[in-house]
Amino acid sequence: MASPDAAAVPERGSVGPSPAQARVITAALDLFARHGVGATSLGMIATELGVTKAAVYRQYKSRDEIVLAAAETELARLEAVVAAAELEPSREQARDRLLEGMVDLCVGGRRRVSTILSDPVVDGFFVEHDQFRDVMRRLRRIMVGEGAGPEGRVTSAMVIAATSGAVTHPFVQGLDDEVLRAQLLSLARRFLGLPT
Amino acid sequence: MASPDAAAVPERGSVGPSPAQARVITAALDLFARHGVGATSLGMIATELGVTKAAVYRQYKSRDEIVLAAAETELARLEAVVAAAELEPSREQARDRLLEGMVDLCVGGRRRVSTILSDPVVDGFFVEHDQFRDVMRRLRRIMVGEGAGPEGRVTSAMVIAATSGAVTHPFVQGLDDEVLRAQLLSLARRFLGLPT
DNA sequence: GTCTATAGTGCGATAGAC
DNA sequence: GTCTATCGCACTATAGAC
Repeated sequence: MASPDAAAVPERGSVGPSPAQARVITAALDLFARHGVGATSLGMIATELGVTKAAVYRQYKSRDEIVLAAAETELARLEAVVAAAELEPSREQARDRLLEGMVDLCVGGRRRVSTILSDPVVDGFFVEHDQFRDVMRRLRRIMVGEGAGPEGRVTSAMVIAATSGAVTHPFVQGLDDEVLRAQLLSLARRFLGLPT
Repeated sequence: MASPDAAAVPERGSVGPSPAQARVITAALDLFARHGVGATSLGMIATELGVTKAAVYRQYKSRDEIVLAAAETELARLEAVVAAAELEPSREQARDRLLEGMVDLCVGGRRRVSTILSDPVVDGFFVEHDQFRDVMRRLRRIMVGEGAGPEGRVTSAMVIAATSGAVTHPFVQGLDDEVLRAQLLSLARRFLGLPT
């Protein structure tokens, strides 16, 4: 265990990206959202950061590692939302908190979330990714409960897809962020049969 | 105008892909769904078809044209669904028909629809694409009516995203197609406030 | 409509100096 | 941690024979 004082200095080490890695991830996620995952090269990331490719390779051994780390960063954001929801005293409050967090994530990230979530390569990473499965299981538990069958599975999949996918649709282009947020939240609640 | 008999031979010409082009599009859409749009090269399409790259270039002048033509093919499928719905006598029946067609498209296409729909490059094509805008406008009109404000815009965007995005989610992996189809339809109807 | 061959470019990745 | 320089390869696209 670390000494009490060590908690002040953000303790990472084996887990979590270094500041330099975080800058790579941020640039990567931005480019993914603009060009798609598969169309974003390591050189583009380097240019975005104002450095050369070799400097990027100092942070990650391969392009695939960058894609994985970027996806895991987005997953960590979702995990934080789920974890916060789990701290709520009641199921109802947990569900409310979860929906708010998800909507904020998607509206704030605009294209970021949906691009990551719908990329086939990222999906390949996630299919056997323990943390991803865990977060998704916990998310579904809050959203539709423990013993939900096919209906619960499809319902939760639709809410996730609807929230992340709707924010990129032309229909909502030009809509104020606050309006979009409120509508997404209200409609997601209605979808789950909750009082509005 | 063509002679009456010419109607037997499928008349295309200025519009719609030739049979050879259609094979390219089919291969492209399949590869897009497996690897993503940006990660699919012209060489991969050629290999999938069992020909060389030069043969593919005979059908389309550039890779971008293939992406565009593939996206337009998917759009045409949606347009057919919208057009069929518009022929229904009542608004209620039109909406039912639309939802059924959309669900069938997404379940049948699995990853195809969501990958195309969420790719940033494709989205760039579609933003100023007249037919795309027209189809979307007609779709929304059927789904939420003519004078729907922000709520209608967000609602329709969410239904589209939910339907196309949910079918690729791990939650529904292993679910029977018929069960998935029925659940998607029933839940989309509930989302729109329709009787189930 | 298919092929081979080729041009030119950009890619992922590494070596080694500073 | 950044650079320059480089390797080998795959990519888009074209030319020209069959």
